Amino acid sequence: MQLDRIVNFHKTIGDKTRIQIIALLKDGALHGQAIAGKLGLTPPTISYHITKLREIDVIYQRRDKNTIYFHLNEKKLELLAQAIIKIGGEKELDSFKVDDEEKFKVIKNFLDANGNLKSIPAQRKKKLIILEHLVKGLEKGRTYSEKEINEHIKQFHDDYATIRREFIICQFMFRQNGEYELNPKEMWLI
Amino acid sequence: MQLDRIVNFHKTIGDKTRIQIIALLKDGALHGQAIAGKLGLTPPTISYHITKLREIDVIYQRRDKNTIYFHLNEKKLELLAQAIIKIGGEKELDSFKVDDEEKFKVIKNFLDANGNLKSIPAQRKKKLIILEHLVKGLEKGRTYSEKEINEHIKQFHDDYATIRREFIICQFMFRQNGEYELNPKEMWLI
DNA sequence: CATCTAATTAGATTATAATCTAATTAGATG
DNA sequence: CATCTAATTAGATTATAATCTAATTAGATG
Repeated sequence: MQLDRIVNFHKTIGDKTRIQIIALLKDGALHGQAIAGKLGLTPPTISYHITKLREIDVIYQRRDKNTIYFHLNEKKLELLAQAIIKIGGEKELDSFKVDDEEKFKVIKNFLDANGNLKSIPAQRKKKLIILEHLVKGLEKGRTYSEKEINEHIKQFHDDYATIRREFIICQFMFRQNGEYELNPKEMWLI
Repeated sequence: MQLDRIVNFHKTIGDKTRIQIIALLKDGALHGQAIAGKLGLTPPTISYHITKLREIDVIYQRRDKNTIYFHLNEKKLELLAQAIIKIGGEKELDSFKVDDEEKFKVIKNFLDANGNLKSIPAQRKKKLIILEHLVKGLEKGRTYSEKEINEHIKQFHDDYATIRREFIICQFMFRQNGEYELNPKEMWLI
């Protein structure tokens, strides 16, 4: 979905009167004067808001005699509401989605029998799998000193400086005033 | 969730710059000047928008030295985005959710051996089950003349006028310039 | 086709919001 | 503690939006 469509949806829906109209129409169609009455506004004001809601396609109408009934298009509403959740992100992530079997193979190849890291993978995908593995022993939500991180990494590899840096670059951890902490976003569900 | 919270969420998110910030932060945290650079705006403008986004709780921050990194709270974003879908409606609907066994019993009680309706249930819940049953033979999406509807109802009961009116009142059908049509919302999933 | 009903449009008013430049503040560091 | 960096706030400007009253339009009906 294109950006402007999403912006417009939220701009339109970001108004108390219009959300009230949506809530009213969830219980069934109503005509303009009924809405005006329930909300304590004049018919022209309702016309104005209905036009905006129709522009983003969440309202349609049926006429019966002189009265026009406005209906909510719940399907559309739902679709548009969820668009913001899906926007951006995913840039290249998909191509990095990886199943457990593949992870297992990479870990087996790069660790020796004692669990020591033989080398740091050059290929990004493999590197991420290894970093995820190395980070597993750390506790979520607590902060670590740089020294503690170094000690942790040394269990696997001597070059703790490089790996510590990779933790930050690849966003497995973040640093805050010299303290280290696991990224709580668990976004590396590669 | 209370109305104002939802209004405010959409009002805040209904701005091109702010949606762009959200999209940027999906790929990981950034600091203010980086965002300003990418969007071609000045740092004060970014501050202004970040404040708004923080107010609705979709952004949090971590400082490292002089630089403050802004992070997206995707969980919150998702939660808030979906609130509009759940607002209102459901008024009493839940209490009318009914399983097939119950439907079967009601239909058995109110129809005779030939499938004729013995009487129109007074209890709303039972009435809805019966109306749903009566409406089953009609085709979705096509329009019927009043006469056709009457004929259809007469298969079950003589008092077609009352039942036709109930179809409209209970929103199984709607009327448009004297034509009748099934409500496409299939909202009577009682 | 005159008249009624309900909706819409026009035009004005007032409130709200986005952006900038310039000034200030918060925190880190030699 | 002086200085640097990055963020924030103040104040002004300009654009946008919500609402009303009065006028107009669309469609139905005797």
